[in-house]
Amino acid sequence: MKIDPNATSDLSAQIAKAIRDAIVAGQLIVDERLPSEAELSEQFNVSRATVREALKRLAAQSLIRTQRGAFGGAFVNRLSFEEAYGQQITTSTLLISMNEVSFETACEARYTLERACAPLAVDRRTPDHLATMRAEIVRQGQPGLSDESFCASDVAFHRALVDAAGNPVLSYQLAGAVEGMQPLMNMITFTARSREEIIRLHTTIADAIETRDARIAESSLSELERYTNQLARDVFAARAK
Amino acid sequence: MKIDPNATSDLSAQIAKAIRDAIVAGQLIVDERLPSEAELSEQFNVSRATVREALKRLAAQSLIRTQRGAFGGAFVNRLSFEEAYGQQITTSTLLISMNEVSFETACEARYTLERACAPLAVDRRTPDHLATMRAEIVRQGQPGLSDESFCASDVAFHRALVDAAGNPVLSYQLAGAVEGMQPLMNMITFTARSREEIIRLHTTIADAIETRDARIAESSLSELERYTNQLARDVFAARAK
DNA sequence: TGCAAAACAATTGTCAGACTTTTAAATGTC
DNA sequence: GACATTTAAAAGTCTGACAATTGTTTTGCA
Repeated sequence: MKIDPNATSDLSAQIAKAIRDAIVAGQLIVDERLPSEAELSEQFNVSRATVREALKRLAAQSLIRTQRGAFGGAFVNRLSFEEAYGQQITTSTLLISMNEVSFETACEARYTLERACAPLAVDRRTPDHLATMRAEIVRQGQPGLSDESFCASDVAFHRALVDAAGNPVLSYQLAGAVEGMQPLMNMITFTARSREEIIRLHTTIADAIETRDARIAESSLSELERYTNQLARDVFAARAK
Repeated sequence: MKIDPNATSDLSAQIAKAIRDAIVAGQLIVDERLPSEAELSEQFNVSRATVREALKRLAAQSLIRTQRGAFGGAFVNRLSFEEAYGQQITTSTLLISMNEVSFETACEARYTLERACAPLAVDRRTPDHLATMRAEIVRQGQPGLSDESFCASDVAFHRALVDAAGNPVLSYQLAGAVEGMQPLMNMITFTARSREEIIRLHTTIADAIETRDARIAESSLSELERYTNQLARDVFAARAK
């Protein structure tokens, strides 16, 4: 691992890159301990503060974890699905909120991906997945539920649908698409009438997953996409006045 | 923005979280300048070094950028699709390589998502997308192409297919699924015979996209998935001996 | 006056060294 | 052998300094 002292970028960024590359290339394996900060500062010929900044960069990406005390240090972290979900969601949320992505575009991405899960979910759903979906539907029907809680339950329902596909890589990829939409969804006011319609469609979807009818699951998802878009258009139109 | 001095985690992590939350919540908007490091260290009542570590964490997630000199400082960064792609790919690649994800699982996720793009791609593909796909097919047929270059071209072909769907959010989500597979794909040795078959399927896919036949595009992608899995199984079987 | 060069000021980047806190291992004691 | 104490290694934090960078302002000269 070497750094270029003539490069324009910060030393800490260069050091972080060198270590990151070593991890990605497999030269540093999971749970392997990196040299101590003092040793690294000698190796790279920089101060300890600079090394620390580099390590914080890597920690922010969950590439390493640090432990204090004797025999502590920085260790290559096994990137768990949970951590990866979290990063995906943060990134997706920011990407959508900062780039004037239209509601329709984000919605299309989300439902396109969800429909793709339907055939797998139909095959592999467990009673657990079905129970989660049913429970969220019940919650959505509770009177007095705030719009925000309704959205959160909606997300939970759709995540259960995605998880039912039984493919963790797929679940990871879709976490961003489903959860990243939430801020946009939160802009919608869900009336009693619209909740009723959404619950109806959720029920149709859950039924289709239960009876293993992928065709109906997909078409219901399409209908839900259309309906969600309609609601959003109404909100924006009302707000424009 | 406040931090809890009694919390167990590092101060720099807490400060980073406080600022990150403010950005996600929209309290700090794009291109807004954060207080200088000196000011932040006063606000949070910590040393400048600690503030700097917090800022490096945020920089690692592309949430801020820093500029030196007078009127420089840390600015809230507009997360571009390009940057988000890059992060997605790094995370996906590591997730797959560190978690003993089977070839089949990763492959299934990838092709499931790609098939989902087919109907949109059929509608919206431009001559540009078609040209890219054709060009990559030609490259794949070139004799003397290394396995690695073949894989890279394969990725380029599939990215063109995804981009043809004309939904940047979708492209972003799929970047990880397509590129994250590459290390696994690189483990396969592509014989002349298998290349020929892959090129045949790629051609069928490109034709289907051109003639706007979503059904054939999807079924060809399924066939490609099966074939890729077969190749992987053969490799692993041969290696086991 | 007009303009180029120089000085200035604000800010991040880097360094050196000290001290604090945490933690596991080694050692000692009963 | 079990438990308390000591020790050493490491990350975490702080302080103060200086270097490098970069707009702005001032100065000096034609």
